[in-house]
Amino acid sequence: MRRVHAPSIDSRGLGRALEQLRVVVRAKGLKRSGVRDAVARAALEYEGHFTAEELLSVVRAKGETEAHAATVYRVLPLLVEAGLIQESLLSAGQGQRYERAFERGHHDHIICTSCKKVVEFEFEAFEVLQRDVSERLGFRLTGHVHELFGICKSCQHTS
Amino acid sequence: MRRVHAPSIDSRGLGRALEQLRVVVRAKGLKRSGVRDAVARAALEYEGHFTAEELLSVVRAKGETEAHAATVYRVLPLLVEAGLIQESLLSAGQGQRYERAFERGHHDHIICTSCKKVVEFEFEAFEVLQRDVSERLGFRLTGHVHELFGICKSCQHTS
DNA sequence: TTCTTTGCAAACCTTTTGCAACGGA
DNA sequence: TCCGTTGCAAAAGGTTTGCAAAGAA
Repeated sequence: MRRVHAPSIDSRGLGRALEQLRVVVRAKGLKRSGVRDAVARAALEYEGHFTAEELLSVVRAKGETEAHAATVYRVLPLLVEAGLIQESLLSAGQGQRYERAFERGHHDHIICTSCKKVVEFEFEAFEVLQRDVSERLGFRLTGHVHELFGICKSCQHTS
Repeated sequence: MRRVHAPSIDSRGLGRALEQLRVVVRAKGLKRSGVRDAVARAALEYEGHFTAEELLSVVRAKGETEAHAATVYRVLPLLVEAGLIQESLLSAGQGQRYERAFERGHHDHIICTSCKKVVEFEFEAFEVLQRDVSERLGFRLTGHVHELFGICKSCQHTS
């Protein structure tokens, strides 16, 4: 088991990610767009987990573009398809959340239900068991949601 | 690892469940209500996973009461608190789903993304590892969401 | 009588969609 | 030019809330 942290993406990585997006866009017969790239950049640079609304705020705050909510909602699925981001924190309620997936390893989450802190970890044993279970039940495994809930150390001491 | 099935609740179990609800209701200084009991009964007898909307249909179909959607939405959290049902299938999208929890063991789910079939299983190894992870990260574990996605055997052969 | 519960309608919140104007290739 | 993208407003879908009437204790 290894605790992991989302490293900030550097401009090199940003370039690679946008290139990857461009490839997908081209492959789908779509056209490039400045607004979409701005949304993609904001998503890639976002530290942590974000909703469409939160992403919209930072896009606007950066002031490069005047993206609208509908556009963000239209762009997000494409960014997922291109592998730049992934859906995350399914259980957080009110609003689908995303996090960067580009050049990040797979990980699960444990969330403090008191202070909402999220800690990410990698644990190969889970993946092994998941494959094992799936096979035994006759499924070809394609994905999973795995989130733990608890009370973090500082909240235990506070209460 | 053991595949498990939700057994139908019998009238004995139903009685115990409603009694448990009554205790919680009393403890919270609330009053008993026929509509709430009807919703609880329908939830307990529901085979499988249901949304508020689906539960409402069967309550109406049984014709005992003319429950309204708002009432169902108001009753569901209480049934969760009383341990009669639990939230489930977080990832199913459009509409929170629930399943009976009363007198059922803990289990996880694997869902066929093609035909939507849900298989339930118990695997103590997951629980052990989850406690292990939590402890090492300084959390007191209180719950988890664990859903696997894949393609079931018959969908593999069909496609 | 005193609260809780319910029906009902309206409000809410997130997400989707239709359409005309805009913008790449 | 051709077609994808965007802004905008309206709609949609699930859930919540305010309020008066009905129902327990």
